[in-house]
Amino acid sequence: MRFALNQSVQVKYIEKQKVLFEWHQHDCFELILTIGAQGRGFIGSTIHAFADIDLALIAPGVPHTWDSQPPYDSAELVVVILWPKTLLACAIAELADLQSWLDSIASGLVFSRDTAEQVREQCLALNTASPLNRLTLLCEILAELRVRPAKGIRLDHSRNSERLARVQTWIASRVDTPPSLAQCAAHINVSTATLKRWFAHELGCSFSQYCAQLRCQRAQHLLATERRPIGVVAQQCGFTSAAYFSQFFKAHTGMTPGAYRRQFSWRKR
DNA sequence: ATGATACCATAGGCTTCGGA
DNA sequence: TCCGAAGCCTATGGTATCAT
Repeated sequence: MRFALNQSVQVKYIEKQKVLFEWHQHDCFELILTIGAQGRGFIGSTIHAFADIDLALIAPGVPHTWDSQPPYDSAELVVVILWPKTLLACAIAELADLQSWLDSIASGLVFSRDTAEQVREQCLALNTASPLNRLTLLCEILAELRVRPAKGIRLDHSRNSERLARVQTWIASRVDTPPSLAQCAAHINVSTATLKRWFAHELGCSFSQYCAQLRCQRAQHLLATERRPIGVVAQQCGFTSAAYFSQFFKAHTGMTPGAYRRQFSWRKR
């Protein structure tokens, strides 16, 4: 998912949609408010849990995705606010201060529930605001967030995390031809043992579990949104055998690909 | 603390076949 | 076209040890 941005604030207002696990990144800042969902947010190599309301600010170029958990796998509302990374870089001191604060964010910030509630109405108002008012509202929101650093969670941006994030992005871009652990390790110049340790310590799962989750989420997305035969979906998710894909899918979701497609067929309309 | 190497048991990936 | 079962093979996870 990529957004072409000119020098303006872009707002996406998404109501009652299933949260899809899809790694992506933007060449701009993103503030995302999620209401009425429960699950985990993945920003770079950091994972945070959320329930009911979640507010996160993501720096440009940082891969991220969200993963909801049943029965809250559809968010009531998601407000995505995107703006160019140098939008506030100007001679006006107040804006320049905000820009330098944004520039200091290495990876991202996850805000507390209180902070999210505090700026909730302003975020909602962005949807109907005029372009000029959007800019004003965004500045007000950022000014509020900036004075709440203690409530935010500073995300780790160590050398290891940066390399792990690179691998995550790489794997996500090759779901149809999944790289092996050894290939991933070679991609970032570490040993397989080290990469295994990073996955266990920083993501809380093994390499194969992570890849399996990614493939399963991609399969769910394709089954719910496209009409291609299951064998084709299997190929797009890196399975050479449709029979094995069916077995794998049922083991991870509790239902066969066909049953899943029938249940979520409304998404194709 | 971080990273590399080596070893072994096994879970996962795949193929084949048959049935609905 | 889709799904399930059985069996085989290999990559992976877990662990210990050592080096930097």
